Amino acid sequence: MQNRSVTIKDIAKMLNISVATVSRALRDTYDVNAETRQKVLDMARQLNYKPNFNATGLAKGSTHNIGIVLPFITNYYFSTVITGIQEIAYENGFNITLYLTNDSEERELSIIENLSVSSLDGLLVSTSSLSSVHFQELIDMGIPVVFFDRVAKEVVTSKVMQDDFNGAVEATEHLVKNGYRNIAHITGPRGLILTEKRVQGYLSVLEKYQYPVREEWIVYSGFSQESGEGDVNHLLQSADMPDAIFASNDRKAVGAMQALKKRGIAIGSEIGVIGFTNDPISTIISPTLSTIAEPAFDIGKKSCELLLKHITKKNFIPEEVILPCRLIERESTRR
Amino acid sequence: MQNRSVTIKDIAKMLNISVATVSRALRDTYDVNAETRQKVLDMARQLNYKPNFNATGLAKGSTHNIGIVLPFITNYYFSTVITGIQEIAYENGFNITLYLTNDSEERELSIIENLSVSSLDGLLVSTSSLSSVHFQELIDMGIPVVFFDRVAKEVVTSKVMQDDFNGAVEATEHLVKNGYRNIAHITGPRGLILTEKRVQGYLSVLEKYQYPVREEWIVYSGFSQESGEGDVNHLLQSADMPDAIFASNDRKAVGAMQALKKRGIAIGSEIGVIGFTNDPISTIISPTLSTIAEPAFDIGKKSCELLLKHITKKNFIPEEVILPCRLIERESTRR
DNA sequence: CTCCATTCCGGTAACGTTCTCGCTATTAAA
DNA sequence: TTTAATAGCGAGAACGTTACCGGAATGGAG
Repeated sequence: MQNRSVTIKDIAKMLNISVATVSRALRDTYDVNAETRQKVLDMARQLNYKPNFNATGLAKGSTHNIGIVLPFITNYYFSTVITGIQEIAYENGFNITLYLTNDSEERELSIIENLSVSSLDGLLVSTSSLSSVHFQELIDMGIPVVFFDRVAKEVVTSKVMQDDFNGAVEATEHLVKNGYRNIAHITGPRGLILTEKRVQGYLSVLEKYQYPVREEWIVYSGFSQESGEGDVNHLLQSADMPDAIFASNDRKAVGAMQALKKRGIAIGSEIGVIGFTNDPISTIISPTLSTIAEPAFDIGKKSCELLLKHITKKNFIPEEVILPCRLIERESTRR
Repeated sequence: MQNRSVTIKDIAKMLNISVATVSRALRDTYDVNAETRQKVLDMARQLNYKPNFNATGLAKGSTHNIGIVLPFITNYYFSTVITGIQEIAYENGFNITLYLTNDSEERELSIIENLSVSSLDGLLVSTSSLSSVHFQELIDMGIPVVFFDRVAKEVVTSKVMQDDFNGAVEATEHLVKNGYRNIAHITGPRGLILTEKRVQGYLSVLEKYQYPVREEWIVYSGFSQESGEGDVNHLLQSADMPDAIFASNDRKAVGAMQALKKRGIAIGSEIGVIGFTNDPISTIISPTLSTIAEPAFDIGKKSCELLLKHITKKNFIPEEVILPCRLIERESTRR
């Protein structure tokens, strides 16, 4: 093993001073002469010294590491959130380690079970499970957790999400204003706050305009394109067809559009479609897809900022941040 | 600080045995009685013991951590590769920490400079810079590096990539067989192996069929949708227009298609378009996009497997793995 | 000239784990 | 029965860093 890297001992030996002084010099300037501090820094650079995070972690009880737990990264929303997280983490000298649950409750549990809590300063999570005791346990053990997007209701900690309720209101109201009257909503699984809020927003608009509300026009399923297709096929079997579809997700909306196209139904003129996310595909598909833009990047940044506050200030009071969405009108809702 | 977590000392104290025995019992079964081993495991579970990776890392000189360095994750290819990496890492009890370079050479350098090499067992990288001395330094320091996709020519280590040459051959030949004769190629930046190989594959087919080769029909630029649009606008200014476009990337192909649509040029019948990647958008855009499917997930898995071999076997002989691509015919190349 | 406060530095014990070595039983061989 | 081998365990150092505390040197006030 020739790859023994240089340590503060080496620096100390070189300068004939103690490791304690070197350690102080490298961090804060407390109790150390400006001149010796400079000598230490110079020598550190010269020897190409890199701090050993394991040792620091052991001694200080804190690492430069935060974990991200989320369902997957192969979609626009999550990959953009991560990019935002990474931006803030990088600026503050934190590393991020990634845990993918594949949207499986089991796997999420197993990940949390086997987490080396001692090598993590905090956790950013978008959960895939309805229960949240495993996260509560983490918090009780003293490691801060911040939720984003798919948040856990019961846990008291900081949470960051888009304004799902008002986003849904805007989407539905946009359909109303464009002359659609029989509006269906295809959405994610029950139990998710995100799902509930969007349904509430949708219903509130129907109520406001005294438009028809039908049980069978609210379809709960997954977030994938396939489920969007399935949902529409299901909807079109009902006796009275809706003339507009609000999908809780652009991928679902795309699936819906594909299903409509297959049946020769004209999107826009016959049935309006609006999505949620502002995934780039919404500008690529034809007709282009109206949608509610989510501030994914900012959600990532904000989540990370909050987590860092939890980490640095021991008794930081949890904040729930709701970032606004924005309606983007395109062709799919034009009559 | 009430969050002192349980250590092997606690287990040892509970069972009235030494920490050394506990340590051995928790790992291999070497030098420890089956019965005591069981008692230790039971007690560990009962106390909810989680190993401290920092301590392990310090003592063993190895962490359970591998780093991934890549340009970004907000596209289908890279996010899928990461998912593959993560799969293998998870199976083997490794964590992955993510470093995004934003496709900036500067940032990549800064990341490598500040890397805490001691907290990393190995590195998986898709580089954004033409030079590669910084990676060579890492390898010299004894930390294994495996390249994927955007590999560094000069560094001797394991590399995993798709078969860019033959993929390009298949794409070009597919255009030839569908009756296109004047075939242009819009591709990524010069200097990338991946770019070079695809150009070579493209040229080899033109040569084979003795089809026209024009300097101005090979356009080097970026990988984005915008650059695809720009490339086509540039191409259409040339005196003799091509009747087919081979794009080195689906996003570029989409940009190209958008540009063609804007000019009212019929895709397929007038100008054929084929991409590379098999991004899901290729089935969503209309007409659907023919493309060369890359084995992104398998590239991730294979890269990680190789890295783990480098990590465990000190003198593992580097392997260069080339995974096959696959032609997918869709509407954009149908006359 | 004495005394005290301040500045700066060093020694040393932690942090949680693994590793090396040596010791004690126990078993097998003679 | 004696001896050698082996299985199982413990003591203590080490990994690189930080935290705590004590002490030497310096300067200024009296």
